Amino acid sequence: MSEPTGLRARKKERTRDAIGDAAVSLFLERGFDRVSVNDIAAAAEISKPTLFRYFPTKEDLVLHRFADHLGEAARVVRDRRSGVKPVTALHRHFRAGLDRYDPVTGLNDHPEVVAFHRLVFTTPSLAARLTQYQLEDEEALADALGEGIQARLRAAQVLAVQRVLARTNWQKIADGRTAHDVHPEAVADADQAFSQLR
Amino acid sequence: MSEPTGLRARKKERTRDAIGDAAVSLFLERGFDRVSVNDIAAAAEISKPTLFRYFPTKEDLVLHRFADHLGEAARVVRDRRSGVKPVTALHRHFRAGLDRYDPVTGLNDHPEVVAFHRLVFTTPSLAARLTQYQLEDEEALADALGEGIQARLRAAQVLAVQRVLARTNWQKIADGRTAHDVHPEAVADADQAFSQLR
DNA sequence: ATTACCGGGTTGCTTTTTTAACCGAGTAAC
DNA sequence: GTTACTCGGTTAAAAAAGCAACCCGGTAAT
Repeated sequence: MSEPTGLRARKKERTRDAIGDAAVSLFLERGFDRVSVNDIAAAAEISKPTLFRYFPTKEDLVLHRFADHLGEAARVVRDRRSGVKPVTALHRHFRAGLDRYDPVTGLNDHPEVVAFHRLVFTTPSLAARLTQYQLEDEEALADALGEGIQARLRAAQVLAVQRVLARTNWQKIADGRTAHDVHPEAVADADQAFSQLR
Repeated sequence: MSEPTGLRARKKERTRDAIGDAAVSLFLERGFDRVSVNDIAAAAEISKPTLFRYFPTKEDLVLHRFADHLGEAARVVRDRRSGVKPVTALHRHFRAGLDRYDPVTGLNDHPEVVAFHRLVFTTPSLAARLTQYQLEDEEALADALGEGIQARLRAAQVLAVQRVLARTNWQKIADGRTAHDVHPEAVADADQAFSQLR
């Protein structure tokens, strides 16, 4: 239905995954700026121009995992069933993310994921680029919420909340606790934060 | 020197192998004419025109393993050290093939290899195409041996000998004996056949 | 100060691959 | 006796990938 998977599309997706995986694994292994794009291209067995056809910048090689969620908040708001308030829809969506330990909620203790988050937050250029993404996400959400300064403000507040919640969760896990252990607190924090948004 | 391994060349080789392997494994599984080229292309995850860019006909999908040895006899003759007679060089080469159980000598009892030979010899269009290859090989060998009818005759006789030896070995193995067990007879047969060529 | 290299990106140009459509022979359905 | 498959094989156009060469800013060596 929604997957008219031709040969071309399949191979492109695989190539993209191969590049992204090779990049992340090299970055985790040696650190962001100890790996050149040439190394990544070689590891993924593609040429440098091809790499940049798939990812606009070196930073995006790390952040595509966030970028793939870009516009998600806006979509959640648009696709909510009638009668459901936007904030409620977003709250439920975030909670569902917590329940399945989605990495974007920060509530995930797989070593790779933890290391990945540390990589992002401790590499200045990555953190910088990440905020760019969040701004785009914010704009999309604002559009979904309506027009004018009101929508903008609410969008900014919602995403700020999500950001704080995710970092809080991640911090607890970085301190050595398990995701399962943190889960109840994470849910409580989310409930509190989202109800204060109303 | 002979391996200017760029990305392009590496991927081409892999694609060729993927097609050949997919084809042979499907043929062994279901029989030559119960497998369409579309099936093979799908299994190898390439398109039909691409398949035919790598292999000119369906038969060649099976016979490329022989085709890869095409011109080998001629090369052996050309590359022999001075003072060595052509027939002697070919004899030694064949014997070396026996010693390492090279599939082209027929002296190999790996199930795949045996099944593969049966496939070739019991499928008329494959057997037919195989003789085409052998004719080409014969011409090349004739050129390496010199000019005129004499060279042609000797080339034909040498290749006929090799063909008979290979089929004899294969037959014994098809009857259930092991390659190791057959080896001494194979060597003896080869010695006798090649000395009669002089 | 110059030179030279290395890093992130880009620009043509060529080669390879996909796609969809087609040909011609065979063959089964009706 | 058409019609409509299927199968081996081909064609033309467009997408994608490779390659080499380049730009630019930084940094090390001389």
